[in-house]
Amino acid sequence: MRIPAPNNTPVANEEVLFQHVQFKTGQRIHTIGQPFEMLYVVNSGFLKTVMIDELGNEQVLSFPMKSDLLGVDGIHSKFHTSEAVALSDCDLILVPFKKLTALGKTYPELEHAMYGVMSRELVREQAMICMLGTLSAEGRVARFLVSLSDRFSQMGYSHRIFNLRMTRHEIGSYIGLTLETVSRTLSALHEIGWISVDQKTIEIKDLNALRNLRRLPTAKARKEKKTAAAVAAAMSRQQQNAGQAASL
Amino acid sequence: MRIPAPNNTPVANEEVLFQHVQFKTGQRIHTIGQPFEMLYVVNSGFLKTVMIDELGNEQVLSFPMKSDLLGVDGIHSKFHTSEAVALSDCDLILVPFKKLTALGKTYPELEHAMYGVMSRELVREQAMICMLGTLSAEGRVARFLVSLSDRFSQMGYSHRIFNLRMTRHEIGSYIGLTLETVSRTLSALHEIGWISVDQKTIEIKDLNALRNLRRLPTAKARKEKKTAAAVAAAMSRQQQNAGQAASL
DNA sequence: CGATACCTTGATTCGTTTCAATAATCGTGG
DNA sequence: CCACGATTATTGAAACGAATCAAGGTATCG
Repeated sequence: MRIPAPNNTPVANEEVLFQHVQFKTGQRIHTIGQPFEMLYVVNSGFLKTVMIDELGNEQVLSFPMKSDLLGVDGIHSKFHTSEAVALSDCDLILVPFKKLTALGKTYPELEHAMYGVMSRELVREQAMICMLGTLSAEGRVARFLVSLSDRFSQMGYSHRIFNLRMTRHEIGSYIGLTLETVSRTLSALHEIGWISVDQKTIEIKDLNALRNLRRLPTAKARKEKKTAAAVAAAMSRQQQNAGQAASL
Repeated sequence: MRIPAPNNTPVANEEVLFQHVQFKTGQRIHTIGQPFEMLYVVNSGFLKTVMIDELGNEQVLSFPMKSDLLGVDGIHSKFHTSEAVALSDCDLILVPFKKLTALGKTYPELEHAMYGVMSRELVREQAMICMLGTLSAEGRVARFLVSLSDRFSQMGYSHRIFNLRMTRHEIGSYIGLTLETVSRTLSALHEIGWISVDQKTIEIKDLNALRNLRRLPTAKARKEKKTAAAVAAAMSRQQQNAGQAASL
């Protein structure tokens, strides 16, 4: 859940108004069942949010990073229904919800921004539901990579090369696959030359191909063609008349 | 997205403040790309909301009914990203967003209620993501039925017997399955006696079993045991130490 | 440096989709 | 009112994709 970078809003001096807190890798920002009091804006670092189902299985819901908003799930019931964990050392801005709503009265733009942020998160989750409901394993992994690329790019980092801060298991949980399938799919995308994978380092080589990906040729079909390059060429031909993919 | 029934809020006379509109079965309330101006509260009737992906496939996102809120997806980008279709004749309350935010300033409770509603919808969608990421076909269908049962019950209707207003295809789209799998799963649940299915009429016979369902015995295993009753008994034994299932 | 967590890859199994054929239901107009 | 076509639902058989089981390899952290 991204919020606008501090700009010309009436509360641009939020660094003064709101306290910061640091969390170390592995620390929990809030836990399931904990009373809701604060929202948190990520100032730096990487996190995950997870739900725990009846059997104790973790399900990853999001990977918040700089300028994303945390803790909104607690507004409704006054208790958090998910937990947030730091995947790296983090610096978070504390936003007491009471204070926020109070400020909203004097600064209508702030209130409006909150509606916007929550609405956007709703739309993002809808896209997620759509993906989980319709896409194959390859499509999910591809969209996940594209989404990361877009977000890193928005943060001013390279959209071509980046490090995954999460494990294959966490990725799989996020996009509804097993860690083995994630690993295999990354290898397949590597094999056809759309990305390059070295452990947690990802290099995107053909972002458009990833954006438009619906289904990959089978491993058997790939072996029949001799070179990865030939397959890649065939794929891009096949995809020329595919519409612009919706962003994750 | 349910909103509180009109009670002692300062805007309890919403019937006066806000206009009603009727929609006939099949009519669209709003379409994708349409400029956002209004929210809609369902006063009566049943609807579906859908996204259309790049290839023109419909994906069902929700089945709003009485007291649910429609159109929130448009707040963020000022355009609707989904469309809402009436599955039966409907009566909707029009809520111009401008008017709502204006009223929010004089009635802080209203503004707070909006945050609550949006937060709840966020949590609901998270549960949906969790379901799509982890549950088998049987689990999904079971949760879908439980969810409908709960909602009908909240609306004062029977939680035991109700009519599905949507097709198997729409159900499948909603929970990420093909219509054939939905049909087969309903038949299987019927066979073991947890529900009774006759076309669109569903009778829930064992709500708790449905709530706790994770996986059904295979059709082969079911045939080995002679009677459906024996299987049902085995299943409930197997489920006695399952925790309370989270509601959809 | 050793222990542990994480990743890759292969073989096999299992569940869901796909394809296909039949049946039931609904709405509509003769 | 019934016949008609169209939509919706059921069921079976086969194909496919992802999960599971299993083993070996590689990074990471104390």
